[in-house]
Amino acid sequence: MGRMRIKDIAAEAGVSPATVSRVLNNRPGTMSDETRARVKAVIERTGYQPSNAARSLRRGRTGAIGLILADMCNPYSSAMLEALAADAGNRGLALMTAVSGNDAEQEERACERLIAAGVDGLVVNSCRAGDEAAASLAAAGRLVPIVLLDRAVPGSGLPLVTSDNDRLMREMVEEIHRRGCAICHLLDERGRTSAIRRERARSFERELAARGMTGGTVALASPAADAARQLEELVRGAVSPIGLIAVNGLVLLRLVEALGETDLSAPGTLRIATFDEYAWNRALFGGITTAVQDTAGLAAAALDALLDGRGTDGPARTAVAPGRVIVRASTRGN
Amino acid sequence: MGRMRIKDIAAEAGVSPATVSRVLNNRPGTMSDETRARVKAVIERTGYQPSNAARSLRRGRTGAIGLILADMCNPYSSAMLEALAADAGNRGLALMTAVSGNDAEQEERACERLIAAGVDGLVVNSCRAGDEAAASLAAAGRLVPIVLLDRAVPGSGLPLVTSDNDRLMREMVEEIHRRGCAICHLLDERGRTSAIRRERARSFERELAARGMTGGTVALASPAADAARQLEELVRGAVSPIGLIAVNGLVLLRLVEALGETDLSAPGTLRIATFDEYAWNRALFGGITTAVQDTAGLAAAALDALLDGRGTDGPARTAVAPGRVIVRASTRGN
DNA sequence: TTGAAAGCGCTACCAA
DNA sequence: TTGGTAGCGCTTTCAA
Repeated sequence: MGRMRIKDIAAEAGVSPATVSRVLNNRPGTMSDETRARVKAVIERTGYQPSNAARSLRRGRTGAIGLILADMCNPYSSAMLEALAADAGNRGLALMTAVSGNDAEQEERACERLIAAGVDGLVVNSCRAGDEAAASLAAAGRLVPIVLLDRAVPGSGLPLVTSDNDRLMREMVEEIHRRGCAICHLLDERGRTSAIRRERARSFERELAARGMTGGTVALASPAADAARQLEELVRGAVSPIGLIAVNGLVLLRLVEALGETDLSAPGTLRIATFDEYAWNRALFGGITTAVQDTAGLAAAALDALLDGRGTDGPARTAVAPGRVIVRASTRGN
Repeated sequence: MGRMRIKDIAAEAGVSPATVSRVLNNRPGTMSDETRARVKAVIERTGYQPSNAARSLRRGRTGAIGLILADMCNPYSSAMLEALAADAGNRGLALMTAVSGNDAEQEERACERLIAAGVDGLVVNSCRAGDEAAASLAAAGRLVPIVLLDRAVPGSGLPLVTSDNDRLMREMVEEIHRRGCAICHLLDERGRTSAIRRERARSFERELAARGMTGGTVALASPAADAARQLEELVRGAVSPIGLIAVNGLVLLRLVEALGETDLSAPGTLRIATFDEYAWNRALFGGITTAVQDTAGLAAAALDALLDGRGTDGPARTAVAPGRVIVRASTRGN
């Protein structure tokens, strides 16, 4: 038995294609229960599946949404993919995925490809910044609804879905302060600055000041040996433990590499906390205190924004999912 | 300017829709260069994009391929997603992703959903086993070409794309043997056994025997404290260092957790190696010797199998990408 | 409550 | 080398 068409089902059930279509689309109260039952039986028996291509053509939408991830090394990306795939599946949407590898040009191409493929909406964890990028994204956003994930692109006018970084940062600084640190540093990447890392840095400095603590934002040097010297410098002559917060999973990785070349450790001289829950966070230093994002909440917010946004043409809103800080041995002290 | 149709382009260029279609699809040598140029100019100028839905309906294929991943915690999954997304993008294919979370029922549903969505092929990193699963996958394979990734499903008759686990295991045992270990254990998960883990265990024992080494396959106990005791037992009274190979990234994670509760370390009493390259492998123990899979090669092989397989209806073949072992401090000794 | 029929936008066959 | 046109499978309006 080859692929069936709707007219085959119609013939089999002794009705017209229109009636079969009404059954398939659950148009209620538009036909007799008897007819509906007969059609349903035939559909069931034959295992008929409507052609998605034909539906898409006729309805003008595909039921697919696109996802552009910046970086698969980042645990955040894996977690968001998992959450979005699950949520999209439950809503009957297909998820088309692309990975930009933190390359602006690849991101733009992926954007074009997904729109050409006919996605009904786009979730973008953008690696782009600047006016040109904002314009390009805004233009794409005129073709199809777009929601930015985690990283804002100022000037694009696109809605953003993100965690409450202010609150997460406050809780982390609070935890480190509570454990007896008077000094705390935020470890950032050297080079490319992203909107989200800047936002975290601002929150950090505000929280530091609010508690009368000292320290600041530090760009971690790049070869591990250099970073090791940098860290030794930071703790030189410290009388109380020093707090270190990694601004993301990548920086934490570099921190661990660097610490391997020193005698420093947590929770000895150091109190370490980080953003991004990674499987290894449970194992390193007996467990690293971590700010975890509410990926399921973020995924739901992103899809809601995409689907609801269809009607609402108001100003771009920012949706926020709270997240929480998991306290582990790396800040608890011995 | 709303969405354009092919007939608008045709009118604009003063040709027929058929000619525009021929230009769009690069049918070479079927029209004068002059006509082609004129049509191209109009397409360029208007920014016309053909409707993918209409193409799909007409051509009978969608240009999308489905990917079902078992587990986003596994670095293997992230790496393969990245490689497949890149390769599919280069071939002009869209990638529809689903995650089963190692749940057989979810995997089956994802399979149905993707087929209903009209994918032209399916790459499945299956978490299923047994006759029922094999039958279900074989049935799906009759609807659309399917390639299994990494994990075989015996009885399904579906082609498999995998790394050369034999060779990787041989190189790892060789490395550990060369570093003075007479005893080596393969650390496996307790519980669910997968075809690939069994295959690695077989290779391991063969290589052990070939070198007159002792040791064997050990299921790592589950709470970290139990695992810690288990490991202490394994090295009790050892005179030369003990080799440990983690059968996958998850087991390595548990091993690291367990070691945190002991005095053991690598490359001291232990020589540790693992499958699956994870960012952390570079940092832990000063670097962990790792068998990395050739994800780009695997991705290419999977897509080739999917697209070529269309014609070839021969017996299910297994495609192999070699991979390689990266030697790091955890086996090199001091 | 049901059916007939007009397309959605494109491709490919056949004719010129 | 080019154009006319049927039809991919479905939804939806209009008519019965």
